[in-house]
Amino acid sequence: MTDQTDLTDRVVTADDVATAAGVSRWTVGRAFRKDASISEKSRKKVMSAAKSLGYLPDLLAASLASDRSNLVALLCDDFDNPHKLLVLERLSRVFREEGWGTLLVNMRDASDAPSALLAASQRRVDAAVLNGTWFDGRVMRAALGARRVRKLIVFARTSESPDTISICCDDVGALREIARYADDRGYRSPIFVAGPDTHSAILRRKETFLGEWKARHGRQPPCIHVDHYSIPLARARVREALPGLAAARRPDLLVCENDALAIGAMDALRHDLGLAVPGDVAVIGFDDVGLASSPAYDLTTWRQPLDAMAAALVDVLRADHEPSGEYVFPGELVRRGSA
Amino acid sequence: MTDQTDLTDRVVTADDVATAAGVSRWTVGRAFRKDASISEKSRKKVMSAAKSLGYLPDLLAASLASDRSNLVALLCDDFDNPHKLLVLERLSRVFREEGWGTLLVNMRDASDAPSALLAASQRRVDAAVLNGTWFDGRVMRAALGARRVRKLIVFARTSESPDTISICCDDVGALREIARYADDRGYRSPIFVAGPDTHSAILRRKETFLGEWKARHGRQPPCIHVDHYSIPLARARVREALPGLAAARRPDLLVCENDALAIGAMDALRHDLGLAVPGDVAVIGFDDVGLASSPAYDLTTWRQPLDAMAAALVDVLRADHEPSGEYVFPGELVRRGSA
DNA sequence: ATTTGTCTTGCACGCGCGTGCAAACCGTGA
DNA sequence: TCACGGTTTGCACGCGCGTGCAAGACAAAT
Repeated sequence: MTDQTDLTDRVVTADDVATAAGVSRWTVGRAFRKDASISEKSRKKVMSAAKSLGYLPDLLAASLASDRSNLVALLCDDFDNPHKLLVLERLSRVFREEGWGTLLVNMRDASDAPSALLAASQRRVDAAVLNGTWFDGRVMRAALGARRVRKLIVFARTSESPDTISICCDDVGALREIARYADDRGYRSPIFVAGPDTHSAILRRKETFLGEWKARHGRQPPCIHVDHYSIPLARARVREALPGLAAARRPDLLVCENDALAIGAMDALRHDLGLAVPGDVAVIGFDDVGLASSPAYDLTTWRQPLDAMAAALVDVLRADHEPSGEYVFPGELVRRGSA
Repeated sequence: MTDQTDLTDRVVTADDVATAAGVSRWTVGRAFRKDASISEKSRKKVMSAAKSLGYLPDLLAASLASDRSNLVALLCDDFDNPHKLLVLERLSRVFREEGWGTLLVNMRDASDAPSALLAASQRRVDAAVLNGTWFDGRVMRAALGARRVRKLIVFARTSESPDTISICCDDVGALREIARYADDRGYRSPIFVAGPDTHSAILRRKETFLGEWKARHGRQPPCIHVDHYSIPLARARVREALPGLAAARRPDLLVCENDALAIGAMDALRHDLGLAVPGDVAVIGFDDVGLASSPAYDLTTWRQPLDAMAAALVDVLRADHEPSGEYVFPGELVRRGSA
């Protein structure tokens, strides 16, 4: 700040460190690359010179030169869902631990996804991780056109495109077990509360539950559809939908595609419809967001194996070939008071 | 994918577009810069060639050449707080609208902040926005050493360093009004629930409320301190703290530094201590997170003017000089059922 | 036809660093 | 002493684009 305002406020570069340490610029670079072949002596020289000058390598220039940016784009939508915070925290943390920067791209809606991906590709991200409701692997690939994102990974969602990597929870196993649990606990007239119908592959939770229940009881439960994974929206939809259905037969259980829907449903049941949870209607969610364990909701739900999923993501990102296919991890039922 | 594997999978560069359009590389660049002087005719030629080739400028190279990365680092901690999701969504959205990329840097804790800032500086971010509990402008500046981040902005927090820009809510005005409201509503023995004592400037909410109450009633209300802005932690602390205080005189109101604390406090009151809210004890929060409007909490709180704050942030980031000082915006009391 | 002013285009140079190779170095054994 | 293998260092070149300026194009004015 109070330095002389001569050329001193130029940013320190590898050349400066090189002259200070009495080596070449390239030796400075090697000192900062852990795999490089460099003698212990000169690495020490370089490092002490770098420290005294306050030098750190410029990752922008490094990216340009090496064609590897060490940047991962994280494309997100659905910020109403509290589960998103868990994912953002976890992924940004493990990325940083691995030395990758996180480029957060906010996708407003479905139509925005391709443009979001292009925005990421312009920064030469090494990989793009899609964590959102609205996307379609094929559309994404098409949008890329001549540009390239080395890896395209769908996180916490399945993807129907075979050339896209997907890391997700075993929805099928989870909803089979939820159906079994509901059956065992004696519930007989469930309703499934589903999120937006985006693409076929996303419907696995709904289809699995409906199919499993039908296999057990010969009839398929009804559904309530909510346009976004939003707590207030789910509340409104359940408030509207339930009285109509209740005329025929009131449900004794709402199985919800995720916790955001479940929490909204509970709000509607208790505060709009005057029903007790779980006394009149039980509720099961999916995700195990922080709120699910709060006493106000005490939600029985499915815990996504975020640890395992994040670890798998790191493995996929580290691999230098492009792996493909689906990486599926089991979760576990968290039994609480709501069902 | 099924293309011939000749040199075709090289990424399209401005030179390719230039030869395709029959102009020079620099004209291509100009076509993509909106302020550039270029004839409408050649811009059209360039754009159609670019479109057919799938060309988009490489922002990495542009950053290196222009010394402007159009990247904003967003340094965050405190991911337990649901308010963080609002901020992340809003900032990443407006940044994208302005053409800036968002580099999300997850700060694990206070000691991690300087290193997080350095990580950002290595990518030549044009600005770093600090949105967290744990930081100290002076420490940050010191950590930077010879490196430079052009702008250092503290968002939704005050900063004691005079050379740091701060964009925040008018905490003083807010807590004065909250105190007045509490007084008017007839509450007489409030307790203030405070977050971690990091730096003096952060304590404004607490100090303002305590001071204002003392001015009105001659005595300073007691405090409960919580180490993180976390709902379960706040619940645990209130559960422990309240019975002890209640022996002397049970509070009739908990004024909480933010909604995370308020929600945790309500959980403790209702579910651990068997007290009714607001019947036995009222609760006031701060932030107006989504949950505050849920019927389960129905929390009276202070709405931070996120629109205005985000707009101010954009203005500050757009300015080519380095503005400084504090940009303070009023919020508004949201009256709900909890107090 | 010439000049003048304005708009448009082309270009040398550099941003800071990595790649791949060649040169220099070092120690060892013959 | 010399040759030889392995290790360490230096360097030409390029990554893709922006900056600043000079040259060119063009129209209006003389």
